[in-house]
Amino acid sequence: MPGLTPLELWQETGRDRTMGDTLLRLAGPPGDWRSGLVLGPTHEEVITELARAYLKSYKQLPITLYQIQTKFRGEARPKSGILRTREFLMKDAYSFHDSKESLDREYENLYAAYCRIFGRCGLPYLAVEADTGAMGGDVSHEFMVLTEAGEDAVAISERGDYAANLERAQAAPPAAPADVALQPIQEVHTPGAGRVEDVCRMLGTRPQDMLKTLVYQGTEGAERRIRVVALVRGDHEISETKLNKVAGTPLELADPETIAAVTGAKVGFAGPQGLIDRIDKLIVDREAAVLRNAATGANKTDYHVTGINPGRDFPLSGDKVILADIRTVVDGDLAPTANPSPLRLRTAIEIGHVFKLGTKYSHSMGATYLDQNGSAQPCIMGCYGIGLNRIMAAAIEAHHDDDGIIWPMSIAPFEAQVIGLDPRDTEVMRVAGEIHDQLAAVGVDVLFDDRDERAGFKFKDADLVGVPLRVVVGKKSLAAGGVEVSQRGVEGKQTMSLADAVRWVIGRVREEMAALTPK
RNA sequence: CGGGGUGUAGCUCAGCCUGGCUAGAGCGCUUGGUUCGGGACCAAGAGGUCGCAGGUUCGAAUCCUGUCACCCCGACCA
Repeated sequence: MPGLTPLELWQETGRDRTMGDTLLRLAGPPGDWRSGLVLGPTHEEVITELARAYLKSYKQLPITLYQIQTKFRGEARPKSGILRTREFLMKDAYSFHDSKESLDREYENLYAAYCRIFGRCGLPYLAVEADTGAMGGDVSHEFMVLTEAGEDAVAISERGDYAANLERAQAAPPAAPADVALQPIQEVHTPGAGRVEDVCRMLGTRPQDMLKTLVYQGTEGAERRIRVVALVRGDHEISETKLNKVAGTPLELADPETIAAVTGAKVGFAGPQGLIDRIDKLIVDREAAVLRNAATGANKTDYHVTGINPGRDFPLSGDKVILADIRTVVDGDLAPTANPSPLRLRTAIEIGHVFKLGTKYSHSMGATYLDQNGSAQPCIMGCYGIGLNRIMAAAIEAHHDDDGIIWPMSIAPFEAQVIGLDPRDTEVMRVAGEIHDQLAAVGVDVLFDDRDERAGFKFKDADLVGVPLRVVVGKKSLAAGGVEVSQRGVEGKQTMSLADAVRWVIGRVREEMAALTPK
Protein backbone atom coordinates (compact mmCIF):
# COMPACT_ATOMS: atom_id res chain seq x y z
CA MET A 1 0.00 0.00 0.00
CA PRO A 2 1.17 3.56 -0.47
CA GLY A 3 3.11 5.30 2.28
CA LEU A 4 1.82 8.69 1.19
CA THR A 5 -1.97 8.55 1.24
CA PRO A 6 -4.60 10.97 -0.08
CA LEU A 7 -5.93 13.37 2.55
CA GLU A 8 -9.43 12.96 1.11
CA LEU A 9 -9.61 9.38 2.39
CA TRP A 10 -8.99 10.64 5.92
CA GLN A 11 -11.62 13.30 5.47
CA GLU A 12 -14.12 10.61 4.55
CA THR A 13 -13.77 8.91 7.94
CA GLY A 14 -13.18 12.13 9.85
CA ARG A 15 -9.86 10.90 11.12
CA ASP A 16 -8.11 13.89 9.56
CA ARG A 17 -9.62 15.68 12.56
CA THR A 18 -9.76 13.00 15.26
CA MET A 19 -6.16 11.93 14.80
CA GLY A 20 -5.00 15.50 15.06
CA ASP A 21 -1.24 15.97 15.19
CA THR A 22 -0.64 12.24 14.77
CA LEU A 23 -1.14 12.77 11.05
CA LEU A 24 1.87 14.12 9.19
CA ARG A 25 0.44 16.26 6.42
CA LEU A 26 2.65 17.58 3.68
CA ALA A 27 2.68 21.36 3.61
CA GLY A 28 2.03 22.96 0.27
CA PRO A 29 0.19 26.04 -0.91
CA PRO A 30 -3.59 25.64 -1.27
CA GLY A 31 -4.36 23.57 -4.34
CA ASP A 32 -0.81 22.29 -4.58
CA TRP A 33 -0.49 18.52 -4.90
CA ARG A 34 1.50 18.40 -1.65
CA SER A 35 -1.42 19.78 0.34
CA GLY A 36 -3.43 16.66 -0.38
CA LEU A 37 -1.09 14.05 1.02
CA VAL A 38 -0.72 12.41 4.42
CA LEU A 39 2.07 10.08 5.52
CA GLY A 40 0.11 7.02 6.64
CA PRO A 41 0.03 6.34 10.38
CA THR A 42 -2.07 3.21 9.79
CA HIS A 43 -3.94 1.95 6.76
CA GLU A 44 -7.64 1.37 7.48
CA GLU A 45 -8.64 4.12 5.06
CA VAL A 46 -6.40 2.84 2.29
CA ILE A 47 -7.49 -0.77 2.64
CA THR A 48 -11.14 0.29 2.76
CA GLU A 49 -10.60 2.26 -0.43
CA LEU A 50 -9.23 -0.92 -2.02
CA ALA A 51 -12.16 -2.91 -0.65
CA ARG A 52 -14.79 -0.62 -2.11
CA ALA A 53 -13.06 -0.76 -5.46
CA TYR A 54 -12.70 -4.54 -5.65
CA LEU A 55 -14.97 -6.30 -3.14
CA LYS A 56 -18.38 -6.28 -4.78
CA SER A 57 -19.98 -9.60 -3.90
CA TYR A 58 -20.55 -11.70 -0.80
CA LYS A 59 -18.87 -14.44 -2.82
CA GLN A 60 -15.56 -12.61 -2.38
CA LEU A 61 -15.90 -12.66 1.41
CA PRO A 62 -14.36 -13.31 3.80
CA ILE A 63 -10.95 -12.06 2.74
CA THR A 64 -7.90 -10.98 4.74
CA LEU A 65 -5.17 -8.76 3.30
CA TYR A 66 -1.87 -7.86 4.87
CA GLN A 67 1.30 -5.90 4.30
CA ILE A 68 4.55 -5.05 6.06
CA GLN A 69 5.20 -1.35 5.83
CA THR A 70 6.71 1.75 7.36
CA LYS A 71 4.24 3.90 9.27
CA PHE A 72 4.64 7.45 10.46
CA ARG A 73 2.94 8.97 13.48
CA GLY A 74 3.61 12.38 14.93
CA GLU A 75 4.12 11.16 18.46
CA ALA A 76 4.24 14.07 20.87
CA ARG A 77 7.40 12.68 22.39
CA PRO A 78 9.31 9.80 20.85
CA LYS A 79 11.31 7.99 23.51
CA SER A 80 12.88 4.83 24.86
CA GLY A 81 15.12 4.08 21.93
CA ILE A 82 13.45 1.78 19.44
CA LEU A 83 10.30 1.43 21.54
CA ARG A 84 8.52 4.62 20.65
CA THR A 85 9.57 6.27 17.42
CA ARG A 86 7.73 8.45 14.95
CA GLU A 87 8.67 6.15 12.08
CA PHE A 88 8.30 2.44 12.62
CA LEU A 89 7.64 -0.84 10.88
CA MET A 90 4.32 -2.57 11.18
CA LYS A 91 2.84 -5.75 9.87
CA ASP A 92 -0.82 -4.95 9.47
CA ALA A 93 -3.70 -7.12 8.32
CA TYR A 94 -7.31 -6.27 7.56
CA SER A 95 -10.23 -8.64 7.17
CA PHE A 96 -13.60 -8.17 5.47
CA HIS A 97 -16.76 -10.16 6.26
CA ASP A 98 -20.44 -10.48 5.54
CA SER A 99 -21.41 -11.40 9.09
CA LYS A 100 -20.40 -10.89 12.71
CA GLU A 101 -19.87 -14.63 13.00
CA SER A 102 -17.43 -14.63 10.11
CA LEU A 103 -15.49 -11.75 11.72
CA ASP A 104 -15.49 -13.60 15.05
CA ARG A 105 -13.98 -16.67 13.37
CA GLU A 106 -11.24 -14.73 11.61
CA TYR A 107 -10.52 -12.74 14.76
CA GLU A 108 -10.00 -16.05 16.56
CA ASN A 109 -7.81 -17.29 13.69
CA LEU A 110 -5.59 -14.25 13.74
CA TYR A 111 -5.51 -14.10 17.53
CA ALA A 112 -4.24 -17.68 17.53
CA ALA A 113 -1.83 -16.96 14.66
CA TYR A 114 -0.41 -13.99 16.53
CA CYS A 115 0.08 -16.15 19.61
CA ARG A 116 2.04 -18.60 17.48
CA ILE A 117 4.09 -15.80 15.92
CA PHE A 118 5.06 -14.30 19.28
CA GLY A 119 5.76 -17.73 20.71
CA ARG A 120 7.96 -18.50 17.73
CA CYS A 121 9.80 -15.23 18.28
CA GLY A 122 10.70 -16.46 21.75
CA LEU A 123 8.75 -13.72 23.50
CA PRO A 124 7.18 -14.20 26.94
CA TYR A 125 3.94 -12.53 25.87
CA LEU A 126 0.47 -12.17 27.31
CA ALA A 127 -2.81 -11.29 25.62
CA VAL A 128 -4.88 -8.70 27.47
CA GLU A 129 -8.23 -7.01 26.94
CA ALA A 130 -7.64 -3.59 25.49
CA ASP A 131 -9.23 -0.26 24.87
CA THR A 132 -9.97 0.48 21.23
CA GLY A 133 -8.97 4.14 21.43
CA ALA A 134 -9.13 6.17 18.26
CA MET A 135 -9.30 3.02 16.13
CA GLY A 136 -12.92 2.49 17.00
CA GLY A 137 -14.69 -0.81 17.20
CA ASP A 138 -15.81 -2.83 20.17
CA VAL A 139 -13.63 -5.85 20.94
CA SER A 140 -9.87 -5.63 21.09
CA HIS A 141 -6.88 -7.44 22.55
CA GLU A 142 -3.30 -6.37 22.98
CA PHE A 143 -0.28 -8.64 23.07
CA MET A 144 2.08 -7.58 25.82
CA VAL A 145 5.57 -8.51 26.96
CA LEU A 146 5.91 -7.89 30.69
CA THR A 147 9.06 -5.87 31.34
CA GLU A 148 10.09 -2.87 33.38
CA ALA A 149 11.21 -1.22 30.17
CA GLY A 150 7.64 -1.01 28.90
CA GLU A 151 5.48 2.07 28.91
CA ASP A 152 2.08 0.44 29.09
CA ALA A 153 0.45 -0.75 32.28
CA VAL A 154 -1.59 -3.93 32.56
CA ALA A 155 -3.68 -5.40 35.37
CA ILE A 156 -3.38 -9.15 35.86
CA SER A 157 -5.33 -11.19 38.40
CA GLU A 158 -3.28 -13.35 40.73
CA ARG A 159 -5.31 -16.34 39.69
CA GLY A 160 -4.40 -15.64 36.07
CA ASP A 161 -7.99 -15.60 34.83
CA TYR A 162 -8.10 -11.88 34.01
CA ALA A 163 -5.70 -9.56 32.21
CA ALA A 164 -6.45 -6.14 30.79
CA ASN A 165 -4.77 -2.93 29.79
CA LEU A 166 -4.98 -0.45 32.65
CA GLU A 167 -7.02 1.85 30.38
CA ARG A 168 -9.73 -0.78 30.28
CA ALA A 169 -9.23 -2.89 33.43
CA GLN A 170 -12.20 -3.07 35.76
CA ALA A 171 -12.43 -4.10 39.38
CA ALA A 172 -15.17 -6.34 40.75
CA PRO A 173 -18.42 -4.37 41.16
CA PRO A 174 -18.92 -2.74 44.56
CA ALA A 175 -20.92 -4.36 47.34
CA ALA A 176 -24.33 -2.96 48.19
CA PRO A 177 -24.23 0.21 50.28
CA ALA A 178 -23.90 -0.20 54.04
CA ASP A 179 -27.18 -0.15 55.92
CA VAL A 180 -26.56 2.88 58.10
CA ALA A 181 -28.61 5.81 59.21
CA LEU A 182 -28.37 8.74 56.79
CA GLN A 183 -27.02 11.86 58.41
CA PRO A 184 -28.03 15.38 57.50
CA ILE A 185 -25.76 17.56 55.42
CA GLN A 186 -23.50 19.64 57.56
CA GLU A 187 -21.21 22.44 56.43
CA VAL A 188 -17.67 22.55 57.81
CA HIS A 189 -15.11 25.32 57.57
CA THR A 190 -11.99 23.95 55.81
CA PRO A 191 -9.85 26.96 54.95
CA GLY A 192 -7.31 26.31 52.22
CA ALA A 193 -8.01 22.57 52.10
CA GLY A 194 -8.39 22.03 48.37
CA ARG A 195 -6.94 18.55 48.22
CA VAL A 196 -8.38 15.31 49.50
CA GLU A 197 -5.52 14.72 51.98
CA ASP A 198 -5.91 18.20 53.48
CA VAL A 199 -9.64 17.75 53.92
CA CYS A 200 -9.18 14.36 55.55
CA ARG A 201 -6.71 15.79 58.02
CA MET A 202 -9.09 18.59 58.95
CA LEU A 203 -12.23 16.51 59.15
CA GLY A 204 -10.60 13.40 60.59
CA THR A 205 -12.08 11.32 57.78
CA ARG A 206 -10.57 8.88 55.27
CA PRO A 207 -10.18 9.36 51.49
CA GLN A 208 -12.43 6.36 50.80
CA ASP A 209 -15.23 8.15 52.66
CA MET A 210 -14.98 11.18 50.41
CA LEU A 211 -16.43 12.12 47.05
CA LYS A 212 -14.07 13.68 44.55
CA THR A 213 -16.03 16.10 42.36
CA LEU A 214 -14.35 16.91 39.05
CA VAL A 215 -15.63 19.46 36.55
CA TYR A 216 -14.92 18.75 32.88
CA GLN A 217 -15.66 20.62 29.70
CA GLY A 218 -15.92 19.55 26.09
CA THR A 219 -18.00 19.94 23.00
CA GLU A 220 -21.00 18.02 21.81
CA GLY A 221 -22.08 17.68 18.23
CA ALA A 222 -20.87 20.56 16.11
CA GLU A 223 -19.86 23.35 18.42
CA ARG A 224 -21.97 23.18 21.57
CA ARG A 225 -19.86 23.61 24.71
CA ILE A 226 -20.83 21.21 27.46
CA ARG A 227 -20.03 20.98 31.15
CA VAL A 228 -19.74 17.61 32.81
CA VAL A 229 -19.29 16.74 36.45
CA ALA A 230 -17.63 13.41 37.27
CA LEU A 231 -17.67 11.78 40.70
CA VAL A 232 -15.23 9.24 42.03
CA ARG A 233 -14.39 8.08 45.52
CA GLY A 234 -11.75 10.19 47.25
CA ASP A 235 -9.10 7.48 47.16
CA HIS A 236 -9.67 6.67 43.47
CA GLU A 237 -8.17 8.17 40.33
CA ILE A 238 -10.47 8.98 37.45
CA SER A 239 -9.71 7.28 34.13
CA GLU A 240 -10.11 9.84 31.39
CA THR A 241 -10.11 7.05 28.82
CA LYS A 242 -13.18 5.53 30.45
CA LEU A 243 -14.73 8.93 31.11
CA ASN A 244 -14.42 10.02 27.48
CA LYS A 245 -15.91 6.76 26.31
CA VAL A 246 -18.88 7.09 28.66
CA ALA A 247 -19.35 10.78 27.79
CA GLY A 248 -19.12 9.98 24.09
CA THR A 249 -16.84 12.94 23.48
CA PRO A 250 -13.33 13.98 24.51
CA LEU A 251 -13.41 15.98 27.74
CA GLU A 252 -10.79 18.07 29.45
CA LEU A 253 -10.59 19.33 33.01
CA ALA A 254 -12.38 22.64 33.20
CA ASP A 255 -10.42 25.82 33.70
CA PRO A 256 -10.75 27.65 37.05
CA GLU A 257 -13.18 30.21 35.61
CA THR A 258 -15.56 27.51 34.38
CA ILE A 259 -15.29 25.68 37.70
CA ALA A 260 -16.17 28.87 39.52
CA ALA A 261 -19.11 29.45 37.21
CA VAL A 262 -20.43 25.92 37.82
CA THR A 263 -19.77 25.56 41.54
CA GLY A 264 -19.54 29.12 42.77
CA ALA A 265 -16.28 28.24 44.50
CA LYS A 266 -12.55 28.03 43.93
CA VAL A 267 -11.00 24.85 42.63
CA GLY A 268 -11.03 22.16 45.30
CA PHE A 269 -14.38 22.91 46.91
CA ALA A 270 -16.82 21.36 44.41
CA GLY A 271 -19.60 19.01 45.43
CA PRO A 272 -22.37 17.34 43.40
CA GLN A 273 -25.26 18.65 45.51
CA GLY A 274 -27.41 21.19 43.74
CA LEU A 275 -25.36 21.18 40.55
CA ILE A 276 -27.54 19.13 38.23
CA ASP A 277 -29.38 22.09 36.71
CA ARG A 278 -26.16 23.91 35.91
CA ILE A 279 -24.44 21.11 34.01
CA ASP A 280 -25.05 18.94 30.95
CA LYS A 281 -24.04 15.57 32.40
CA LEU A 282 -23.38 14.04 35.78
CA ILE A 283 -21.21 10.93 35.49
CA VAL A 284 -21.03 8.94 38.71
CA ASP A 285 -18.55 6.15 39.29
CA ARG A 286 -20.40 3.05 40.44
CA GLU A 287 -18.28 2.95 43.60
CA ALA A 288 -18.98 6.58 44.37
CA ALA A 289 -22.69 5.78 44.05
CA VAL A 290 -22.68 3.38 47.01
CA LEU A 291 -21.05 5.77 49.48
CA ARG A 292 -22.96 6.70 52.61
CA ASN A 293 -22.55 9.89 54.63
CA ALA A 294 -19.65 11.03 52.48
CA ALA A 295 -17.68 14.26 52.66
CA THR A 296 -17.22 16.52 49.66
CA GLY A 297 -16.88 20.16 48.65
CA ALA A 298 -19.59 22.62 49.71
CA ASN A 299 -19.55 24.64 46.45
CA LYS A 300 -18.35 27.45 48.65
CA THR A 301 -14.72 28.45 48.91
CA ASP A 302 -13.05 27.15 52.09
CA TYR A 303 -16.02 24.96 53.04
CA HIS A 304 -16.79 21.25 52.76
CA VAL A 305 -19.87 19.26 53.67
CA THR A 306 -20.37 15.94 55.45
CA GLY A 307 -23.35 13.63 55.33
CA ILE A 308 -23.69 13.61 51.55
CA ASN A 309 -25.73 10.66 50.27
CA PRO A 310 -26.12 9.63 46.62
CA GLY A 311 -29.72 9.58 45.51
CA ARG A 312 -30.80 11.91 48.29
CA ASP A 313 -28.39 14.82 47.75
CA PHE A 314 -27.73 14.35 44.05
CA PRO A 315 -29.57 12.25 41.48
CA LEU A 316 -28.49 8.75 40.44
CA SER A 317 -30.97 8.59 37.57
CA GLY A 318 -32.47 10.86 34.98
CA ASP A 319 -31.59 12.16 31.53
CA LYS A 320 -28.37 13.83 32.56
CA VAL A 321 -27.07 11.13 34.87
CA ILE A 322 -24.80 8.27 33.89
CA LEU A 323 -23.72 5.58 36.33
CA ALA A 324 -20.58 3.82 35.14
CA ASP A 325 -17.11 2.56 35.91
CA ILE A 326 -14.88 5.57 35.32
CA ARG A 327 -11.98 4.97 37.68
CA THR A 328 -8.55 3.45 37.20
CA VAL A 329 -7.99 0.20 39.05
CA VAL A 330 -5.20 0.03 41.60
CA ASP A 331 -2.94 -2.79 42.68
CA GLY A 332 -4.89 -5.02 45.06
CA ASP A 333 -8.37 -4.39 43.63
CA LEU A 334 -10.35 -7.60 43.12
CA ALA A 335 -10.66 -8.90 39.57
CA PRO A 336 -14.13 -8.85 37.95
CA THR A 337 -14.22 -12.63 37.68
CA ALA A 338 -16.44 -15.36 39.09
CA ASN A 339 -13.82 -16.28 41.67
CA PRO A 340 -12.10 -12.94 42.32
CA SER A 341 -8.42 -12.68 43.14
CA PRO A 342 -6.40 -9.47 43.63
CA LEU A 343 -5.25 -7.54 40.58
CA ARG A 344 -1.57 -6.79 40.18
CA LEU A 345 -0.30 -3.90 38.05
CA ARG A 346 2.68 -4.52 35.79
CA THR A 347 4.46 -2.55 33.09
CA ALA A 348 4.64 -4.02 29.63
CA ILE A 349 5.59 -3.43 26.01
CA GLU A 350 2.73 -3.61 23.53
CA ILE A 351 3.87 -5.67 20.55
CA GLY A 352 0.58 -6.39 18.83
CA HIS A 353 -3.04 -5.32 18.80
CA VAL A 354 -6.12 -6.89 17.22
CA PHE A 355 -9.49 -5.15 16.81
CA LYS A 356 -12.97 -5.99 15.71
CA LEU A 357 -13.73 -2.80 13.84
CA GLY A 358 -17.24 -3.56 12.68
CA THR A 359 -18.51 -1.17 10.01
CA LYS A 360 -16.96 2.09 11.20
CA TYR A 361 -14.76 2.48 8.11
CA SER A 362 -16.81 0.62 5.52
CA HIS A 363 -19.90 2.61 6.49
CA SER A 364 -18.32 6.08 6.33
CA MET A 365 -16.41 5.26 3.14
CA GLY A 366 -19.18 3.30 1.43
CA ALA A 367 -17.33 0.00 1.12
CA THR A 368 -20.29 -2.24 0.42
CA TYR A 369 -20.86 -5.62 -1.16
CA LEU A 370 -24.04 -7.14 -2.58
CA ASP A 371 -25.48 -9.89 -0.39
CA GLN A 372 -27.43 -12.93 -1.62
CA ASN A 373 -30.53 -10.79 -1.92
CA GLY A 374 -28.75 -8.27 -4.09
CA SER A 375 -28.83 -5.52 -1.49
CA ALA A 376 -25.78 -3.46 -0.59
CA GLN A 377 -24.26 -4.03 2.87
CA PRO A 378 -21.21 -2.44 4.49
CA CYS A 379 -18.34 -4.88 4.96
CA ILE A 380 -17.71 -5.94 8.54
CA MET A 381 -14.05 -5.41 9.27
CA GLY A 382 -11.27 -6.47 11.57
CA CYS A 383 -7.73 -5.20 11.78
CA TYR A 384 -4.60 -6.75 13.22
CA GLY A 385 -1.21 -5.16 13.78
CA ILE A 386 2.23 -6.23 14.92
CA GLY A 387 4.93 -3.70 15.82
CA LEU A 388 8.02 -5.17 14.26
CA ASN A 389 10.50 -2.77 15.88
CA ARG A 390 8.93 -3.54 19.20
CA ILE A 391 9.40 -7.25 18.71
CA MET A 392 13.12 -6.51 18.49
CA ALA A 393 13.01 -4.26 21.55
CA ALA A 394 10.95 -6.73 23.58
CA ALA A 395 13.09 -9.69 22.56
CA ILE A 396 16.22 -7.88 23.69
CA GLU A 397 14.59 -6.84 26.97
CA ALA A 398 13.58 -10.44 27.56
CA HIS A 399 16.83 -12.04 26.43
CA HIS A 400 20.07 -10.35 27.41
CA ASP A 401 22.83 -10.39 30.00
CA ASP A 402 25.54 -7.97 31.06
CA ASP A 403 27.55 -8.73 27.93
CA GLY A 404 24.81 -8.05 25.40
CA ILE A 405 21.96 -9.58 23.43
CA ILE A 406 21.06 -13.28 23.44
CA TRP A 407 18.91 -13.62 20.32
CA PRO A 408 16.24 -16.28 20.11
CA MET A 409 17.24 -18.46 17.14
CA SER A 410 14.08 -17.58 15.20
CA ILE A 411 14.74 -13.85 14.96
CA ALA A 412 18.52 -13.72 15.30
CA PRO A 413 20.10 -11.66 12.50
CA PHE A 414 22.42 -14.64 11.97
CA GLU A 415 22.10 -18.16 13.31
CA ALA A 416 25.83 -18.76 13.66
CA GLN A 417 29.04 -16.82 13.66
CA VAL A 418 32.50 -18.06 12.68
CA ILE A 419 35.39 -16.20 14.24
CA GLY A 420 38.79 -16.54 12.63
CA LEU A 421 40.99 -15.39 15.49
CA ASP A 422 44.15 -14.55 13.61
CA PRO A 423 43.56 -13.24 10.10
CA ARG A 424 47.31 -13.37 9.41
CA ASP A 425 47.53 -17.12 10.01
CA THR A 426 46.68 -18.79 6.70
CA GLU A 427 45.76 -22.16 8.21
CA VAL A 428 43.41 -20.60 10.78
CA MET A 429 41.70 -18.58 8.07
CA ARG A 430 41.52 -21.52 5.67
CA VAL A 431 39.71 -23.68 8.27
CA ALA A 432 37.45 -20.82 9.37
CA GLY A 433 36.55 -20.05 5.77
CA GLU A 434 35.80 -23.69 5.10
CA ILE A 435 33.39 -23.93 8.04
CA HIS A 436 31.68 -20.74 6.97
CA ASP A 437 31.28 -22.00 3.40
CA GLN A 438 29.99 -25.42 4.46
CA LEU A 439 27.41 -23.89 6.82
CA ALA A 440 26.30 -21.38 4.18
CA ALA A 441 26.03 -24.18 1.63
CA VAL A 442 23.48 -26.07 3.75
CA GLY A 443 21.45 -22.93 4.36
CA VAL A 444 22.68 -21.84 7.77
CA ASP A 445 22.62 -18.06 8.08
CA VAL A 446 26.23 -17.48 9.06
CA LEU A 447 28.36 -14.43 9.86
CA PHE A 448 32.15 -14.49 9.38
CA ASP A 449 34.35 -12.31 11.56
CA ASP A 450 37.64 -12.06 9.71
CA ARG A 451 38.48 -8.58 10.92
CA ASP A 452 42.07 -7.84 11.84
CA GLU A 453 41.31 -7.22 15.51
CA ARG A 454 42.56 -8.59 18.79
CA ALA A 455 40.91 -11.74 20.09
CA GLY A 456 39.32 -10.11 23.14
CA PHE A 457 37.82 -7.40 20.97
CA LYS A 458 36.16 -9.94 18.70
CA PHE A 459 34.83 -12.02 21.60
CA LYS A 460 33.29 -8.96 23.24
CA ASP A 461 31.72 -7.88 19.97
CA ALA A 462 30.29 -11.36 19.42
CA ASP A 463 28.76 -11.35 22.92
CA LEU A 464 27.30 -7.91 22.34
CA VAL A 465 25.70 -8.74 18.99
CA GLY A 466 24.41 -12.01 20.41
CA VAL A 467 24.45 -14.40 17.46
CA PRO A 468 23.28 -17.67 19.08
CA LEU A 469 25.95 -20.12 17.89
CA ARG A 470 29.68 -19.48 17.77
CA VAL A 471 32.53 -21.34 16.09
CA VAL A 472 35.99 -20.10 17.05
CA VAL A 473 39.05 -21.05 15.01
CA GLY A 474 42.49 -20.13 16.30
CA LYS A 475 46.00 -21.47 16.60
CA LYS A 476 45.15 -22.68 20.08
CA SER A 477 42.01 -24.54 19.01
CA LEU A 478 43.79 -26.11 16.04
CA ALA A 479 46.54 -27.30 18.36
CA ALA A 480 43.85 -28.76 20.65
CA GLY A 481 42.49 -30.78 17.76
CA GLY A 482 40.03 -28.63 15.87
CA VAL A 483 37.65 -25.73 16.42
CA GLU A 484 35.73 -24.49 19.40
CA VAL A 485 31.92 -24.26 19.54
CA SER A 486 29.69 -22.55 22.06
CA GLN A 487 26.23 -21.12 22.40
CA ARG A 488 25.46 -17.55 23.51
CA GLY A 489 23.94 -17.58 26.95
CA VAL A 490 24.99 -21.16 27.66
CA GLU A 491 27.98 -21.91 29.90
CA GLY A 492 30.86 -23.91 28.45
CA LYS A 493 32.51 -24.61 25.13
CA GLN A 494 33.83 -27.72 23.43
CA THR A 495 36.52 -28.47 20.91
CA MET A 496 35.75 -30.76 17.98
CA SER A 497 36.68 -31.47 14.40
CA LEU A 498 35.67 -29.21 11.56
CA ALA A 499 33.11 -31.75 10.30
CA ASP A 500 31.64 -32.26 13.78
CA ALA A 501 31.39 -28.52 14.30
CA VAL A 502 29.36 -28.12 11.11
CA ARG A 503 27.05 -30.97 12.23
CA TRP A 504 26.79 -29.45 15.71
CA VAL A 505 25.69 -26.08 14.34
CA ILE A 506 23.11 -27.64 12.01
CA GLY A 507 21.74 -29.75 14.86
CA ARG A 508 21.58 -26.84 17.32
CA VAL A 509 19.77 -24.62 14.82
CA ARG A 510 17.21 -27.35 14.21
CA GLU A 511 16.67 -28.04 17.92
CA GLU A 512 16.38 -24.38 18.88
CA MET A 513 13.88 -23.74 16.11
CA ALA A 514 11.87 -26.80 17.12
CA ALA A 515 11.83 -25.62 20.73
CA LEU A 516 10.38 -22.28 19.61
CA THR A 517 7.73 -23.81 17.36
CA PRO A 518 4.32 -24.01 19.06
CA LYS A 519 2.70 -27.42 19.02
C1' C B 1 1.48 22.83 25.97
C1' G B 2 3.79 22.80 31.23
C1' G B 3 8.35 21.75 34.30
C1' G B 4 13.67 20.73 34.53
C1' G B 5 18.47 20.22 32.32
C1' U B 6 22.52 20.49 28.83
C1' G B 7 25.48 22.95 24.77
C1' U B 8 33.63 23.05 26.00
C1' A B 9 38.44 18.30 21.03
C1' G B 10 35.63 13.13 16.53
C1' C B 11 32.90 10.83 21.27
C1' U B 12 31.82 11.04 26.76
C1' C B 13 32.58 14.73 30.06
C1' A B 14 35.44 18.04 34.02
C1' G B 15 36.26 23.29 34.60
C1' C B 16 31.44 27.75 35.56
C1' C B 17 29.03 28.49 41.89
C1' U B 18 33.76 32.10 43.90
C1' G B 19 36.08 35.86 36.42
C1' G B 20 42.84 35.91 36.14
C1' C B 21 48.92 32.44 33.42
C1' U B 22 49.15 28.72 27.40
C1' A B 23 41.32 25.53 28.57
C1' G B 24 41.82 19.95 30.72
C1' A B 25 40.84 14.34 31.23
C1' G B 26 39.36 9.53 29.37
C1' C B 27 38.24 7.18 24.86
C1' G B 28 39.16 7.63 19.63
C1' C B 29 42.78 9.26 15.72
C1' U B 30 48.29 9.66 13.57
C1' U B 31 53.56 7.78 13.84
C1' G B 32 57.19 4.29 15.89
C1' G B 33 58.07 0.05 18.93
C1' U B 34 56.48 -4.11 21.88
C1' U B 35 52.18 -7.37 22.43
C1' C B 36 48.54 -10.93 20.07
C1' G B 37 42.47 -16.44 22.99
C1' G B 38 38.33 -11.99 26.54
C1' G B 39 37.73 -4.70 24.43
C1' A B 40 46.75 -4.41 25.21
C1' C B 41 51.22 -1.43 26.65
C1' C B 42 55.15 2.36 26.08
C1' A B 43 56.74 6.81 23.64
C1' A B 44 55.87 10.93 20.55
C1' G B 45 52.00 13.81 18.12
C1' A B 46 47.58 16.15 15.62
C1' G B 47 43.01 18.11 17.19
C1' G B 48 38.83 23.31 20.49
C1' U B 49 36.02 30.79 17.08
C1' C B 50 34.11 26.99 24.94
C1' G B 51 26.21 26.76 20.52
C1' C B 52 25.26 31.93 18.52
C1' A B 53 24.64 37.43 19.31
C1' G B 54 25.09 41.39 22.47
C1' G B 55 26.46 43.44 27.34
C1' U B 56 29.37 44.11 32.16
C1' U B 57 34.78 44.15 33.18
C1' C B 58 41.59 46.01 32.92
C1' G B 59 40.34 40.77 31.85
C1' A B 60 34.67 36.22 30.35
C1' A B 61 34.17 29.04 29.03
C1' U B 62 32.97 31.35 33.93
C1' C B 63 28.65 37.00 35.46
C1' C B 64 24.07 39.42 32.81
C1' U B 65 20.43 39.76 28.58
C1' G B 66 18.62 37.73 24.21
C1' U B 67 18.51 33.71 20.79
C1' C B 68 19.03 28.77 18.67
C1' A B 69 19.51 23.56 19.29
C1' C B 70 19.25 19.08 21.82
C1' C B 71 17.93 15.91 26.08
C1' C B 72 14.86 14.43 30.29
C1' C B 73 10.01 14.45 33.14
C1' G B 74 4.78 15.36 32.57
C1' A B 75 0.32 16.18 29.45
C1' C B 76 -1.08 13.47 24.90
C1' C B 77 -0.81 8.77 22.32
C1' A B 78 -4.26 4.27 16.15
